[in-house]
Amino acid sequence: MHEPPLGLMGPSIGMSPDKKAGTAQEERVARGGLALGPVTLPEARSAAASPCPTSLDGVGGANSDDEELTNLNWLNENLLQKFPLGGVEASAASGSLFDIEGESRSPRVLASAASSSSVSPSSLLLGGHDKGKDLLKSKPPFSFSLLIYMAIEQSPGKSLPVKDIYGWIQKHFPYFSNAPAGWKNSVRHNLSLNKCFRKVDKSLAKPSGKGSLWCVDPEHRPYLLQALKKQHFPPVNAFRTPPASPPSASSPPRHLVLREQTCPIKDSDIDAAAAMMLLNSAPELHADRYEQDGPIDLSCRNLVLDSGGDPKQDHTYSSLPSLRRVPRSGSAPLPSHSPRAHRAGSEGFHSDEDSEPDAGEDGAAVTKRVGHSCPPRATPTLGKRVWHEPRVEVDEELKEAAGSLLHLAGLSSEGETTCYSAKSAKHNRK
DNA sequence: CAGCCAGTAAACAGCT
DNA sequence: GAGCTGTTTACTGGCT
Repeated sequence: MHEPPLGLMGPSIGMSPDKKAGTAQEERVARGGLALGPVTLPEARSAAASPCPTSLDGVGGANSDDEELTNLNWLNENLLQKFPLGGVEASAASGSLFDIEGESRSPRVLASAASSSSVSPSSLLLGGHDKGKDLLKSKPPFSFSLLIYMAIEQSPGKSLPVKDIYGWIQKHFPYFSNAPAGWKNSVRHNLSLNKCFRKVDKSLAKPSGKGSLWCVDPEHRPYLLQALKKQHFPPVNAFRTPPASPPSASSPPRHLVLREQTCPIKDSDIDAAAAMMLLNSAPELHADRYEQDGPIDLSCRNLVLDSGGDPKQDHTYSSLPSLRRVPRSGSAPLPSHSPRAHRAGSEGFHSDEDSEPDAGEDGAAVTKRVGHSCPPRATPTLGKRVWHEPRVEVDEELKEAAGSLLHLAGLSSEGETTCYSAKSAKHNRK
């Protein structure tokens, strides 16, 4: 029996099966292999070839090789740099991946800018400059898990104490600066509950002071990455006409609003491309982003959703409801210790199932499996139920995403654009 | 309607 | 003792 993957969060009914106080970490040790207990510093335990794992490493998971890097580098070199995409490039220059304060440019807009020289970036701003200020108060469309992941991954040592995680989030998502303190509780809650995050062995991390360092479990990094990659990034236009008030039961679901946006470019293109932009630029262009000042530039993919409310009044600190749906439609809900998630996880992401033919499997089924992001805690060394890292799949997705970017940029990229096709569309269309 | 998921609040214990 | 950190439980709301 393997330990099934667990959902990212969610209520944990009953004692956490994996993180019982005082035993969870030890249990992790017992898993052996990739399963690390009170983990050592990532640098210490990472493969020698990758002393400082990056997000890109995560694409391939613990077994990542240079292929993904190559792909991403290729993307960066051949597309992003050839086609200055405004936000991306500007952000790179300023050391900011996102810039909430800046004008939001969605990938779609960026693509338009890239493919149309007659369109100046400044004309592509989202709703003018006033919007930009409003965006300061907007909720980032990331789950706390992804925020934490980004914070940790963008830290020099790939590990951060909670306090610095707070700081990073606040720094890059000013929304949280004005938000009630409850979001910190959520962060801690996530750190504790989410298997993707682990405490670094205190002896190696922080001999003195409060708290521990937290790092991303390399075993789960691919899934966090996948969640990030598959995060549904709404088209820019969707936020030009947001409901005046926060989403409510009476207002149409956000995702329905988004779908109404007419654009020849599929949202799936946007999602993949935006994710690629993020993933590609994050670790390499901004290796020390945590040190950077200023908010994250959400521009490259319009990450900021206008909550239309004051954070202090709006206690839903994070993802909008519509984006919550993302995991089910392809993004990776991350493991948690919720028994319910436990059950759900047991349904999903079994490598065996991945390999077994499933005649009735549709896209939803596929994405559902992928969505259950975290692998079972099967230890490869034990070989009982080997978790096949989704490396190949991710690799293909990356290629597709690259093709999508080319597609967005108006390039004809036979192989890639051909590769991008029903699969990614199916993948993203739920 | 049930189930799942993410977010939030709160209680509690341990540590500095 | 205060404050922070980490864990756990419970609940809510949105979505499928």
